[in-house]
Amino acid sequence: MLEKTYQPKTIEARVHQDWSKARAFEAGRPERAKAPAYSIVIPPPNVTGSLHMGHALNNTLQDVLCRFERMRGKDVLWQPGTDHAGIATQLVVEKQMMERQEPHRRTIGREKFLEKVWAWKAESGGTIINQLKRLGASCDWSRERFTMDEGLSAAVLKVFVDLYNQGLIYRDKRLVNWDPEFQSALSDLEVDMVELKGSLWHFRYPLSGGLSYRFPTAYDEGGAAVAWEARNFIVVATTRPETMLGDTAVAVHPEDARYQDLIGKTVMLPLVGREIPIIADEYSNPEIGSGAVKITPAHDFNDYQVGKRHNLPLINIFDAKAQLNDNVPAKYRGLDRLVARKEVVADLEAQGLLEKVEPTVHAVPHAQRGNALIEPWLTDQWYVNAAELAKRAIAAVEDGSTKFIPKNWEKTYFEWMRNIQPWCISRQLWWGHQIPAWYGPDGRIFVALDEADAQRAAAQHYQQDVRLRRDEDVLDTWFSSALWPFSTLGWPQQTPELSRYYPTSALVTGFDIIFFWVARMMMMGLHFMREIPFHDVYIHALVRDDKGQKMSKTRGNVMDPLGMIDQYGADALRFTLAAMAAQGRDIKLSTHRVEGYRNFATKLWNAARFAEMNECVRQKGFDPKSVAETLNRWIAGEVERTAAAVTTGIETYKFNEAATAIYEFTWGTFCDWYLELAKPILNGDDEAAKAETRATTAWVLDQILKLLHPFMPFITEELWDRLVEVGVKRENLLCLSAWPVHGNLADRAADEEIGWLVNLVSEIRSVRSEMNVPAGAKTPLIVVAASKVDRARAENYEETIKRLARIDTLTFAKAVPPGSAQIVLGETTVALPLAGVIDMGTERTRLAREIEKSKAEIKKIDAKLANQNFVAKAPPEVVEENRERRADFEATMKRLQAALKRVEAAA
RNA sequence: GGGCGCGUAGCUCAGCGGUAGAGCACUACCUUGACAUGGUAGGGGUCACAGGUUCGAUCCCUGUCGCGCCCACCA
Repeated sequence: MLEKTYQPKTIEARVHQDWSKARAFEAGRPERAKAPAYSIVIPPPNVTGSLHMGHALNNTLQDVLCRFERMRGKDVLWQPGTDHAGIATQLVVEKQMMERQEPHRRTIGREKFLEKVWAWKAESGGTIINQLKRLGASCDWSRERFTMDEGLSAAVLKVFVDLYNQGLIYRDKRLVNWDPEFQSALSDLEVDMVELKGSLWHFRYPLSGGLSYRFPTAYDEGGAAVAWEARNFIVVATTRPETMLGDTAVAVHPEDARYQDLIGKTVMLPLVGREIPIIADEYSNPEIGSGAVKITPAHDFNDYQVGKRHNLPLINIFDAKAQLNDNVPAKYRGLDRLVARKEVVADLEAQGLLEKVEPTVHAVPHAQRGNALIEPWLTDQWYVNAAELAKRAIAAVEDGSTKFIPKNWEKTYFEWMRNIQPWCISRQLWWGHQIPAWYGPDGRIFVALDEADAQRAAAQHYQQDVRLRRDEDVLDTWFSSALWPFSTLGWPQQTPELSRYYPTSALVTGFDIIFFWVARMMMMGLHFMREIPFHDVYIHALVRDDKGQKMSKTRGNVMDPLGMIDQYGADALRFTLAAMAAQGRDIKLSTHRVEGYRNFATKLWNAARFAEMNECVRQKGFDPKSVAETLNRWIAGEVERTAAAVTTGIETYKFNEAATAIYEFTWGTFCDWYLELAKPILNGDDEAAKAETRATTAWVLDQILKLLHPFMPFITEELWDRLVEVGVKRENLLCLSAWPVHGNLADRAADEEIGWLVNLVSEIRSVRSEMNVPAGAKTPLIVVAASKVDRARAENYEETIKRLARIDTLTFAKAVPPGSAQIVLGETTVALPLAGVIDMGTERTRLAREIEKSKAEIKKIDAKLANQNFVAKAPPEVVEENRERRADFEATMKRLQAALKRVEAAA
């Protein structure tokens, strides 16, 4: 016997056991060897992570797809695993060491530090996997991978070596985003621009050799200069004064009239005393500031380009901590750049070279992880020629081999891919895949799978044994993630899994990592596998709080999915996320919604309980096509419609539509109507009808459990297990059972009949309520002027009508008794003889209002039909439909008017 | 500056060329043998605004206003 309320906690634990005992989610089940494969690789969460709402959404959707396809008989592989998350993990472990007052990593050295990280991983790295399991993720846990495990590391090495040998990875000295706190390079994507208030300092750079020129100070309306002053300096502006110590030019626009005479001349760089040229370059914008711009090629990305065009020297003035180095005058050496900034401003001001200071708001680059102020810095780093790899990745989306859903994300993808920059892949960290490059004594690079190979190559090159030094750096974490769809399947080995599950069927991810991850998997997959990594890329929204704010720890608005699971059950949370996952809009999550779907689970539980109490037991070989009762024929048709809607919804990634369809059917159709309509039969003495209805109820419940299972796996699996005859065991777990596919269950006559019944009951209830008939009171019902069909229906469903509409006697009559409330239902008028119980004035207003409603509708339709163009141009079926509707309203109105007359006559 | 998206019931959101929906909230009544985490009934909307296309626009197009996000950024 089912308990009165359902207890997610105990159920979830038990169901988990069943699944894992049966190894239900393992790919390659023998009975599915010939079935089509369906595969998804999980976006590997960081080992440092714990499950947040974004994960919950992401994995719920993947799980819906996987469970759906598994039930459709496919051989499903949902490949799980975690990401080593270089920077994040190293930061976490460093922080822990600091808290424990242990020595800094540089003190204990690389090897000891890495031991600590691995120890940490062993201890805490499993957290998120367990949390995914609690959510119900049906991954093949036996295949769990980690981006730094042996196999994946081998894949990384091979990819690096191959790309190097193909010239697609190279070492280059150029400006990078440098994190001075972490002391590592970052890729463009790992840098966020933060709007900050700052100052714009205007400096005067004196012209060399006592040169002076006329600088316009006033203009007429036509823009011609009318006043000038003599100047022996040129004004430049900057938000970063300290960089002036590394200036190597001042640029003016080639067509800027004000500076024509200065082009080719020089200025004496203050504080430094270096003579630097005034150059003409279109980068300079005459509209901004003075129109002259200082050029610091070693510390600004734009200036770097200018420097290249004009062959300017690059003067690097920072060390790795962004403190000033020996390339600046002695007094600034060793100062942090922000301290130096103040000094430089003060010194220039002292020399009378500070023209003015303006407050300004500007975007300042910050590290995504750690939030350090980023400096462009000139270093040697490793780069991937992304533009080359992007070519095929672009083509594959253009030709539709890989599709984005929703499609508009393709535009974002193209935009970025077509403007892609070299990808800086080296990081000055310890935690990660160390770059397989060795340097000879003369700095020559040997890239090889291992040190022995490098040694051999070096020996051959130098004709003697030499000592090689290995590159200290590790690879960007995303480098290994980019290989995830094939590295997890065993590549570079040609494994059976690789040929069976690659390309994967779908990728489900958030838009925030299209560039970081999706784009790079496309590049690497196409390059190394010669095939797309996935057919569909479903991009889902961000989960925000109920006010639309991005959830973040600093805002304190984080909703913890595990807390929600504890409180409402995993099923409720999953259903909420799926039901809200409409394409193209962020999800504003509120607990009210989760609570509502928890109630839905309870509702289902109680419907099952009702079935159990009424001995609605599944019959082997039950065929929904062969049922005889109208009620049962009707519900079979509804099941078919619902199954089709759920199926289409999931197939087209419209999770919300699928979820809504099963929700409405379960609650609105099955519980509210079918079960209520079935009660008289179940309590009646027509044994054949009773048996059929019991069997049908059991069958419908089974269909609900199946259709709902991808969304609510726990409660459905539990009920599946328990809704059986005592002692009879299901042959299969629900998660491995067959997805409902029906055919030709729709029955128009049944639909009409039940539709009529539902209308009748609803109308009576509505009138009773409006006429203030106490909910507990029973009233007689008189059916007037019934057609033969309606009369038969009323007779057939007498018990049902009595029960659902709270009627005591149901009789037929030729005329409406005076003092009745009247309901017009098609050809039939139904009367509730309530004389003395109800106020006939109220009835009169009610009827009058109903008449007005009909009139208004008729008026609207008449306006349409009177329009020649409508009749001529609208599709015939639309015109016909309107005519029919008009006729219906007309008939109803006439009967309502007759009813009103009767009321008035009686009064 | 470029791009994407959103303005529909009090709130959160679906939807869609022809009759405007859900959940929550609200109001009234109801402990009826599945379920009060429930039932029944009800109130509540110029579908942001202005033009256009169309027989017909909440839906398609253009523009305006408001909001959000992404990319690139002028010193």
